[in-house]
Amino acid sequence: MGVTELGKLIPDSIRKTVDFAQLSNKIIALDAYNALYQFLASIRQPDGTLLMDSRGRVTSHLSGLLYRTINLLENRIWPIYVFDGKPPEEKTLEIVRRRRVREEAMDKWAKLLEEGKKEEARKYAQRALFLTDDMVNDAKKLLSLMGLPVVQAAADGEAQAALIAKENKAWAAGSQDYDSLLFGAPRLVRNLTITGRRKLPNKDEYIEVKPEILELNDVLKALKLRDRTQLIDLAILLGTDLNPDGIPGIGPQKALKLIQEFGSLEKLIQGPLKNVQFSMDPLKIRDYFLNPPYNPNYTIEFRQPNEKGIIELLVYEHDFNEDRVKNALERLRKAMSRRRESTLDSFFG
DNA sequence: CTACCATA
DNA sequence: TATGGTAGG
Repeated sequence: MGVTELGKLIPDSIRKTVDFAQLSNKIIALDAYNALYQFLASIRQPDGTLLMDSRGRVTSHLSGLLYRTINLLENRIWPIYVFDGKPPEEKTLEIVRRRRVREEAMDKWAKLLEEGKKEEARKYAQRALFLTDDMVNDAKKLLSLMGLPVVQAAADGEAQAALIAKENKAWAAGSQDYDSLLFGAPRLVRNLTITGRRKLPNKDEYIEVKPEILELNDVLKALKLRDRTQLIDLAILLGTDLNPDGIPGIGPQKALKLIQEFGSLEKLIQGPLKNVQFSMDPLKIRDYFLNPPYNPNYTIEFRQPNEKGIIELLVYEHDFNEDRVKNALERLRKAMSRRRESTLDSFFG
């Protein structure tokens, strides 16, 4: 999702790879849906089946959330999870399109499973991602019980996270997507995982993956763009959630050249793109990225975890193994008790 | 994705 | 102690 094409234009030279230690004492506003979808894509059995409790309710996302978050906290990285609100009306088309893609993937998955083609089935299972209200509510509940701030976005979680970072309430926005840069996050952290090793899709090869920091200013400079508006205009040519297809026949290099030469969408619409049909008024899309819905009513508070509540939720309600959870709680308690000493320097660096 | 255990 | 394979729910 998001503006994946934009990534192809961002050179490695401005991607600062770091260790977890270098993110120590930083607050990061994480796109919760982005994380949850990642967990749903990867925490599966070899045939693609998700982890579920005895009542058939999905738990993969809770497992991922629990362990990854504890790893962050043990490295004194302080996450704020930002959840999507109501999607803007303009996104309806894209939501419908994604539902269709998911349903097709589901069918394909079931078919391949019947044929006994496990590995191939898994690929389609990973595209058949869906988050139900129950799953989202469980995730929010778990995070709250862990003592972590949960922020409800007005609409786009990425937008809310970007603005939290822009206001210096967080040091960076965290997501795999690049949208938060369009929404004005001064800094984006990607690959916020612990493992370091990641399997290459469709191959039995592994590559090293480290957290990666991108500065908005570096991106603008590297692409020779004047300001964020030009970056947004570029993204619109490539395709965003509001115009998923971008402009047929215009790839990353050509789009960049057009923005550099003509300076703005307005000029392009009057000039070389005169006859292009946009699925939605591109200037409206731009305005959405410049002025997204935002919820100013949120608090950022880190508290000691409610251990009984977590056991109630994970062990009694969702059939997690009690020893494993208690082990995790031990780590969580220690990590959270170190919060006070690093409160004051969190906004700087 | 990550924890955990088997193996060297 | 480090790595690889696999279960987790």
